[in-house]
Amino acid sequence: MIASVIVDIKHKEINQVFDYFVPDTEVETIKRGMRVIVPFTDHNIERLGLVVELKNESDAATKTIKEVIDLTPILSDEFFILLDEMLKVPNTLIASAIEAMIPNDMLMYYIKKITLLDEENVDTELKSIFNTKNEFILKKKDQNLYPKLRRLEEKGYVKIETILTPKVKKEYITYLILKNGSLVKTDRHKEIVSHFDGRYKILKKELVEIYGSSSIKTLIKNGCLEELDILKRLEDETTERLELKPLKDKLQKPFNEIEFNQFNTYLIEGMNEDSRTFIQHAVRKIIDQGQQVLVLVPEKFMVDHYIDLFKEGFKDVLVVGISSDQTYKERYLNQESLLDNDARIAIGTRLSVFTQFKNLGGIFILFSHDEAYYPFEGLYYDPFKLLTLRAEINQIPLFLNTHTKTLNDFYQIDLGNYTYIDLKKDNFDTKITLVDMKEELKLGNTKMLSHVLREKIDEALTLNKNSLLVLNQKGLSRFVMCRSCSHVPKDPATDIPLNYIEKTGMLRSNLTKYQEHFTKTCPICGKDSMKPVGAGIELLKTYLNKVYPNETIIQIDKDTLSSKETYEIIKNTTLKDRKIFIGTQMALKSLFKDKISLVGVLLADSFLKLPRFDANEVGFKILNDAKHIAKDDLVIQAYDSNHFVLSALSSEDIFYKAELSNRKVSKLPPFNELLQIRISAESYLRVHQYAHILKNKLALENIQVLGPIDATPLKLENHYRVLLLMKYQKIEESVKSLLVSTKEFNIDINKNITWY
DNA sequence: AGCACGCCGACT
DNA sequence: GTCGGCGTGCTC
Repeated sequence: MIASVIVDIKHKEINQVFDYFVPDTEVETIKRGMRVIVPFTDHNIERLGLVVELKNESDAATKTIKEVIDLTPILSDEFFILLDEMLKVPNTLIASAIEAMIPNDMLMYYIKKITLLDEENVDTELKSIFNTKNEFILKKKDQNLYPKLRRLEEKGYVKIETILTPKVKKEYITYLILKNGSLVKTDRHKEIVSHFDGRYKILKKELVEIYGSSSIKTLIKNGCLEELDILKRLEDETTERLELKPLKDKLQKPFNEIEFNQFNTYLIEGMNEDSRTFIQHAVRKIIDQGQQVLVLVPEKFMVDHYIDLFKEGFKDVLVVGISSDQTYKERYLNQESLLDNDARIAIGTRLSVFTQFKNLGGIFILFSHDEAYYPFEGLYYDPFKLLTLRAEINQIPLFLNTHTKTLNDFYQIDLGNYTYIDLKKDNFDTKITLVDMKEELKLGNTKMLSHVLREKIDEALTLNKNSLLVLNQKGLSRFVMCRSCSHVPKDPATDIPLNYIEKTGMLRSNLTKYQEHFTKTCPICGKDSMKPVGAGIELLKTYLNKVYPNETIIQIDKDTLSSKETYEIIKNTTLKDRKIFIGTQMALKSLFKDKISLVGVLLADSFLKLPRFDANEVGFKILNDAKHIAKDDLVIQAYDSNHFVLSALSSEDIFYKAELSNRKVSKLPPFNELLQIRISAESYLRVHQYAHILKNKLALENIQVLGPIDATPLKLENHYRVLLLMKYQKIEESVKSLLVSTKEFNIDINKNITWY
């Protein structure tokens, strides 16, 4: 029997299966999804592998599996379907995809242990690194010693071993059980035995504390007591069951129509009291069926908040969080309790799409419009696709909850793929004010805050209420805009704002070859008022400190605060809080709901004119985030105050329809998928030639390709780089094979379309 | 020659 | 990720 194995080496040259003979003793027991240890390379180094297929014949197999680690598969069929989905993205490293799916206590790492055999022939300096047992564990910082040690090994002076170690040390709690009480002789021992008083087991720690370790040791030795190791588990702190607020009459009907035991996607639009009760009832129903619930939130800092919230509403069940902030051990404990069905609610960020459950009964994605669900670096996967697959496989409902549906949501509802549950509030009482900054300029106000916003902030302060001022993230790709007529130079072919490259003083398109020189003079109104956009949050802080020297000003962004700190700030914020918050769009992430009186969006243009194909939708989402959390007032300051998206805030359907038809014409998502390809090589000419060849080959596969264009920067680490943009419905294997690196040309791919 | 370093190709 | 094999360049 042959096993096809993926080895845990994340490298494009090893991105394939390797066939091994299955030892006769394991033929009956080995299954797909089990971990194995296999010999690898000439030296037969031991590596951890995962069995992905079992078959009867192979031309390639030459070596035999050394050891099968697991008794049962650690990845079920469900996860192999997810794996297939992840591998649809070209050049995805199989080992990385598997690593993301495997519970982290099943992962291993490798250490090198060096033993000193011959002290005579090793110089004193080197000798000093060994401990008293003449052993030494090679650390990252000691890598430079390795070649020397290898030479010493050849001569037989030292021994080098590579040891596979689990990443998580499982923790056991030791209990003592009374084996044979009649064996005791001394009074003290009798006392210990009587301490059991009918109980089956007692914590060893407890007994040692009272009677000391030596007498306990003796009792174990003469067979009176016996040790019992039990895997440490999460403490179950659950109490009585709380009755939920009853569903309002108008929520009854949509609730009753939910099919809890089959797959369907429900889009709940509206994040308010109604949607909260609705979701709580759905969660309750799933728990009462004896099943488990997975809840996804977009940001790490939200995990704790929702754990608290769910713990409050469901006091009778165990709620666990899944976050990369947790230690391996914490995650392991949570995972174990989910596998035992002890924990019923799991709350996590996108990495929790791979969490294993005993009996998953429903998936909830909160703030489902949020961009943060998509990985922007490292391994790419689409959490929505993966969770849809999981829901389908398990025949359970998938709930999306958002305050504003996305373009894709709108499209899917239209296609009939989503069941739409409208819980939006009809009476919306936040006052929205649009400020035309061109007018402010005419009035001689060159400051960051308009008159209107200043007044609103003052008003909030006198009422002891808080405000939040939002600016776009610093360092994001910048564009230029005329301060007097709000003209933005755009790529004539794609209508996407041109990037301002400060170094060269050029304006460049992201997607096509187009570029032009930056000039201060506006081609439309002729005034010398063209300026790069992208003022910093620091500038705003300095300015506010000057204007409001006696007020508390708090900065909220990912760079300055950890997720715990962010959560603490949000938790302790109340509407009646005389404070001014400033932050990036991060601060608009909606946990601030009902906690902020006034939201001011400064330079909304920078949110609306991002150099991306979905700039309008991203801008629309951000403004809706702001609308969602602003309790009393929302002030939007923009130079281009007639921007399509600004008007869309009050006429959403028009926005969806117009934007969707644009996307259809331009063959953009949700009608097509996009993929950026970056080709790099030492020769500029060759890399361009190759890009054209690749483009033609892809055209033969019926894939539309835009480009090539030069990447920014064009030359990096002695390699010239160009970009292609692919529009496609589906990627066949033949296409994937075109997108692999060769000796001369390196190919990277990006599903997020963020390269320029 | 001996050693240090860096690059390349292969791995079932 | 890790090895050997190779080339290069430095030093005794």
